[in-house]
Amino acid sequence: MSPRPQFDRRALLDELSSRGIRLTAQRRALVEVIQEAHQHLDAASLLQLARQRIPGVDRATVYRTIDLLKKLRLIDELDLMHLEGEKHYYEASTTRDHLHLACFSCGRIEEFTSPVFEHLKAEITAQSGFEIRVIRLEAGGCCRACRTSSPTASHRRSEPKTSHA
Amino acid sequence: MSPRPQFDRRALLDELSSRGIRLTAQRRALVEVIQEAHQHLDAASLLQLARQRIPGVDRATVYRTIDLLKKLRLIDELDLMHLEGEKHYYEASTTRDHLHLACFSCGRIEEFTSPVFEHLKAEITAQSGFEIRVIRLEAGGCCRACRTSSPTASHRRSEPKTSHA
DNA sequence: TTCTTATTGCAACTCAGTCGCAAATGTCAC
DNA sequence: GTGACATTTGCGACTGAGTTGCAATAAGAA
Repeated sequence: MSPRPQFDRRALLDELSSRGIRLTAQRRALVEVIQEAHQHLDAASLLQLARQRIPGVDRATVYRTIDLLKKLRLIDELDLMHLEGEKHYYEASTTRDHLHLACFSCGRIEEFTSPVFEHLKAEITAQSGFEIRVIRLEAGGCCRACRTSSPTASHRRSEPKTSHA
Repeated sequence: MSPRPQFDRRALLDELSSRGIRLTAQRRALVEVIQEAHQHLDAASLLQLARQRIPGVDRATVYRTIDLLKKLRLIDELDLMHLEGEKHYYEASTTRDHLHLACFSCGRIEEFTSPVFEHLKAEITAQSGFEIRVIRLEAGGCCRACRTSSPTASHRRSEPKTSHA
């Protein structure tokens, strides 16, 4: 779907080895898949793509690697407003926090960053004394394209995982 | 756990009937439970509390009611950084968006609001043309109390759902 | 009270994610 | 290169949140 804008992303493999993490073929494959992804990938897609490189990779390995990378803060986990189901999505962590806008109408994900966001983070810490380690800002709604192209039929896609009238 | 600060919250029952939603005993019970909650409740707790009022309530009804209220924008769904498991938490929607700070150390949830947050929302819409319908800002880290009381042993609670070294 | 339609409870299901364990493999010292 | 050993993998069985179709029930309007 939406191509990713270019924030700086870490060279995950380098980070791993420099931190003394054992580099298995599976991890290498997974990390490469994440790094080269043009969209946000969920665990299932990650598995599928990793299997194109190493056919036997197991689901459990994918989840364990995700946990590892999350713990090392090399990837970020996203919900993307649960646009489809309860799964999580992943992206290589960036030098600058950014937020995600999920369009309920077309399903596209937009990324957005702003000094105001940084300002808000600073204010949180200053006022509440809370030390932020991970932050996640997501919004759901209707993107510009959908608003202008079909001003009436805005919400074809169902709300964040909702079914009835 | 953490008592909730007083943002204005809607009178959910009034909203429901004024919108012509059929008021069943189950919905009434669930709505009251949500409204009177002192913490953020997940579906299982919601079920348990509703059963104290109406013994036979079913899980499915809870989920269907949650969907309904979400769709009507009367409640907000939170992940609370997946502090424990993948479940979701709910709160009656407030007049003003606020963010949630989840302490990995003690598990407490802090709520926070700021004009800067409003400013950020305005900027998002102005710059990207995205019409925000739901917004969710959550952060995980270490709260002031945990930072000052035990500056070394900060992260007793595991990271957002992570298991191994 | 009756009628119609929405809602409920039930039970079976889906699907993401987890876990224990034996076999395989990366890394380091030699 | 070779061997030793801790770590990681694949497997399979499991958990737990959330969903769905359907017959029985109850709300609300007439």
